Amino acid sequence: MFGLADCNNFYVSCERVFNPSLEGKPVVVLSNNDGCVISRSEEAKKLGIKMGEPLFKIRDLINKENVAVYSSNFALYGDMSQRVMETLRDAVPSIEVYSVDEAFLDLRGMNIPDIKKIGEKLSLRVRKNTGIPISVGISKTKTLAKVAARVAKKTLSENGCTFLQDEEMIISALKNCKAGDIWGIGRKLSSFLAGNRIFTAYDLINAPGDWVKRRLTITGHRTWRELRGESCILFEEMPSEKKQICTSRTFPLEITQIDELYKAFAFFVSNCAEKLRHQKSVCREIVLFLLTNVYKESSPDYYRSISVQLETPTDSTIELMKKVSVSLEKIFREGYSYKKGGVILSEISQKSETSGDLFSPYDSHRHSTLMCCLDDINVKYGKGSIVHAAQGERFRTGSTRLSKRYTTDWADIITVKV
DNA sequence: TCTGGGGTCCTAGGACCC
DNA sequence: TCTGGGGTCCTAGGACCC
Repeated sequence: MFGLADCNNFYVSCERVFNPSLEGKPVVVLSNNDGCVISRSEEAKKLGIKMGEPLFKIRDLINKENVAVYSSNFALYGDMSQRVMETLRDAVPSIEVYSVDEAFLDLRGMNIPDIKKIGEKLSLRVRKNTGIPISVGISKTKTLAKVAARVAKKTLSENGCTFLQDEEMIISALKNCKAGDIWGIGRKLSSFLAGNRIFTAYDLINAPGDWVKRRLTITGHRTWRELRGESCILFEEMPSEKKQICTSRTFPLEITQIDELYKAFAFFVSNCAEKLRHQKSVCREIVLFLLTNVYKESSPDYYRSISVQLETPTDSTIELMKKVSVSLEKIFREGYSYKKGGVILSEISQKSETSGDLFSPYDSHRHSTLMCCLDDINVKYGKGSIVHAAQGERFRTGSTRLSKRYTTDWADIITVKV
């Protein structure tokens, strides 16, 4: 058996932990620059606020219904996520952290009564330790556990857990699961399926396997098998290394000057390189991309990207930054207003498995030592405590309704009023 | 006026090899 | 008229996830 623990309305729930007066009220959390809605409380969902909806389109509704609005506070959510994961890790033999708010639970080899016991207690335990409400789904495969977790979330069962144990329960859950709600079936595939009179997960499992394989490819066939109770998606306890690392941002204001852009790209690359070093890897390729505002019809669109191969794989921010300054000049065109940009590192490999370049003008050992020192300082004193001069002042997005970093900054620790 | 930021995997088609 | 059989690698584009 596999389980899935899924935090309910995660970002909103994090805000509520530190501001319990939000309980029972409509709350939303916004993306960077306060652009779109990315998390909604049940009350906000009931008001008809959609996922990904731009804030400016729902201003009136928010004022009228008194919706609490928060900028995204990723420092807080990341830390709360870790606390949830620790509690889960404590409670079951093994977990796979699937996303910031979800983890699969490996319950293989456990007997049914024990699984039931875990399922019943898990959400209470997470709630008690972290304040975050979760839903738990348990069944024979990861995909079925996903289905079960949806049932748990919808039915709001008192212990927050749904265990799809026998055939009968599974069938009934699949009949109530829309095809588009299946893990791995997105918008395109669900409309394709609907065209073939497949509307629910139950319809899908009754479709012929070879047809599924031909039309939905091998991944869709895997989903089909999983829904039929055959486990074929691996449980991965160790997070695998990233094959690609990206940092990109929409700028709060449009940028026209190259030196302003350079500061942003200096931030992008150093942020990427930090992630790269964190997983003890090096990269052999760096891509820069830059674009104007795609929503604005009055001004011309411009999109360009450039990719640079490195002679020697590296994890040094300094070396990467030199490539950035040259490349940026190549893709920059005067006369456009830029709205978004980013850096992607790829061709990633293990640093320990890479040999250096004997003739490199850089002393890679000294670079490594310097980068290591820099990372340590930023861990100890907080992200962005020390940056490369090229970044200028700290890169900011235009978030205006930010809550405090209650759990990661001593200055923001919560005050209790008596 | 105002529209996020990360990722992964698969396939088709072309270029090339023998 | 009829035109082999087996591969690899790369890229772009499209699908999916949170």
